[in-house]
Amino acid sequence: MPELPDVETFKRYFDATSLHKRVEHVHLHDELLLDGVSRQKVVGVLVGEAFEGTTRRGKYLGARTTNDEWLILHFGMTGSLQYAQSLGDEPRYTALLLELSDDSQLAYINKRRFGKISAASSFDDFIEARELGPDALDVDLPSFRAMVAGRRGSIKSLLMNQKILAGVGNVYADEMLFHAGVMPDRNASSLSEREITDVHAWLMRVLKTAIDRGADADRMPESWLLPRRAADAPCTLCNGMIASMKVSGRTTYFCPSHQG
DNA sequence: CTAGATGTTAAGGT
DNA sequence: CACCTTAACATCTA
Repeated sequence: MPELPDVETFKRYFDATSLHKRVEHVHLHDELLLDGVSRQKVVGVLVGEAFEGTTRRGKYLGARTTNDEWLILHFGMTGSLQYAQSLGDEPRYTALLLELSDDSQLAYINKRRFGKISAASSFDDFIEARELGPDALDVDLPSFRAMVAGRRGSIKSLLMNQKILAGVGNVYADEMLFHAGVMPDRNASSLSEREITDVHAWLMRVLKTAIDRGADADRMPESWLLPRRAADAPCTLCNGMIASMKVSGRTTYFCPSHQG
């Protein structure tokens, strides 16, 4: 479920485990995940170089090397990072394994193969080419108001549209609308000023709280929808029951009693 | 065994 | 033309 909070958590994990270490060997197991680059390019960018810093935009993570190139990862639906202090044991479903200079290793694993591995000399250009909107955490209320104005689709599909704002996916979109009390299938342009303000406030609050809790569903607040996304569960905010429906093709959980 | 799943995107529709 | 929605993608799990 890697959305913005998950990728931010991966970024911090990457920083804590792998920064300033040289890449000694690269094992690229799954070429299907390569996004517009050859195996040779990825290997060439990494081998012999160290990681100097990381950045993130929406669900994309970038790691800059000493030769000013970027390793760029997208986690799809099932990607993650797994670090080990010693070499040898490769996690199942490893698509990319980096052997680091202190004999540790970082694995990018992806069970369902929907992620992306890429390399580029500019992270911003790479993002630009994909027409991503601003990172969701950088969207202030006036810009959010402008995004909502004149949209024909649902508020949920707007929140999930990476070209409008980057980072929100199915699960967190539901969470924000659950707290803001707005039905996910409401037409974005039908929201009142008050509702726009509430959705924006919860956009920020949900993302920040999720990051604080390491994007771990089990550590989310009691009142959240996320740990118990299921139809017929009791609503934690009112005396209603959680229901589900499809909104822009995705399974959506909501409370018909307090989301209007 | 089949249906459905977190994400992205090409193709089709308004 | 701008914007939306749907279906397909590869694979695993309930």
